Amino acid sequence: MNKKVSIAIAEDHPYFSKGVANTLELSKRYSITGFIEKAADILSHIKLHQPDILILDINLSGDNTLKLLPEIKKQNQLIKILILSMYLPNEVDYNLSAQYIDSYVLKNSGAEILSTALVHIVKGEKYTDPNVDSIINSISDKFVNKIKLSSREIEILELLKKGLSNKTISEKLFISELTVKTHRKNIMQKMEVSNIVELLRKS
Amino acid sequence: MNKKVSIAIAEDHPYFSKGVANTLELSKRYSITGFIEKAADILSHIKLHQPDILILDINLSGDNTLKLLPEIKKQNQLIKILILSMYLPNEVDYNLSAQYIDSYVLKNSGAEILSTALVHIVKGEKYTDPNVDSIINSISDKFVNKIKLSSREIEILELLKKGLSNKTISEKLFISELTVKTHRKNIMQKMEVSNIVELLRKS
DNA sequence: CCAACAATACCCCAAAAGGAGTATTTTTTA
DNA sequence: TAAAAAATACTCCTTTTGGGGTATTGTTGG
Repeated sequence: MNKKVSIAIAEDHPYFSKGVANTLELSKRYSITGFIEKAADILSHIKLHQPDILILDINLSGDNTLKLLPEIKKQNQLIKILILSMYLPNEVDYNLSAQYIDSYVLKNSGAEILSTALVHIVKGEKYTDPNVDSIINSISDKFVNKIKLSSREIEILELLKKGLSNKTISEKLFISELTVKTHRKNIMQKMEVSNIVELLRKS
Repeated sequence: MNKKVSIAIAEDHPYFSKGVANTLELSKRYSITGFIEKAADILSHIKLHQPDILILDINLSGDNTLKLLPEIKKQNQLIKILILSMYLPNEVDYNLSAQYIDSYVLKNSGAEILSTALVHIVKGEKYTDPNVDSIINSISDKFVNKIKLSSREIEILELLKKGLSNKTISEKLFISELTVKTHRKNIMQKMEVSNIVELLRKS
């Protein structure tokens, strides 16, 4: 008899994690190692319980959990990550995270998709919610593996998102304002936008 | 014996509406007139079933349902509106909607808060999720009834959010670019921001 | 080792945004 | 109907963005 597949659920909406747990328990294949409600608790939970799969909400009480992915994978290289999100991923985040993610499922896609995703993951396959896939492909073919921002560019993008000017950013990073301008220009070119508002809307 | 209080649930996340319905059915005081999954169906449902209370998610498959509030209230002046949202309201939306809303509850506050909110609403009282209240008050005292944008300003704000320039907006509205500039300036003053990015972050 | 990429920094110029006023007309509302 | 609010439009001036280049210095992967 096969061992059950153990799953940790990081999700801070009570109704929701309950719903997910329900879905999982209908099948006898899965066991739940626990519910994680704070981003800060993810790493310790994984260290302690060594789940096979982590079901991860992108926003745990305000924190962007995608940033933790490298650390999580470093902690346990075999763990499978299933992102369960309310929304379509944005281009930058998706590109940065794609290498760490085994599945991306929308919350409003319902239990069937989630079950399907888990079946695929257990087989070692990647699986993307068909709703995500179709929308992403219809919106733009540069999505997934086309936009590649350098780490410096990402850093500057983050500061731009905070509303800082080139000058302020240059002072923060101890580089020339003109350099920031160059980075900004390159970012906007890569993202195919022509002003800061469109940039924000895409990321 | 009192008649049951009828409630319509407009919410497009299956797990969630199920959870809410569960909570409601635990108490015998409530009956559910139905589940609404698309913004377009709200008005017809209300017309047909005349619920006492409408539990409303702000984002129904991408549409901002707050915009429907005036029409909903016009349809049925006595209907009570309970907003059930994933997030804290933003300043502009909250101010514009406050007059129509009887309760604002966060999804991750759980079933108890929702029940409490309903009890208050039935009594004819307004009720705001304590989590919303405390955060709003701690963040800024200009929240709630202080920022008042005129309808023209709101119109322009919406266009700014799309990334349009003053010139493009002026062409769209058949007014002078300089007028748009004035509106933009006034909006930014009222919102207490000094650039477009901050403006987007606040609305 | 060397080609590719990344990070740095500058040139030019035009367009747009931001900040301070003032002023006229229209609409709303007390 | 008189006062207040909203919408319109302008001046002047400074700062910031956006778009086209080029160029030098590192760093890094094949």
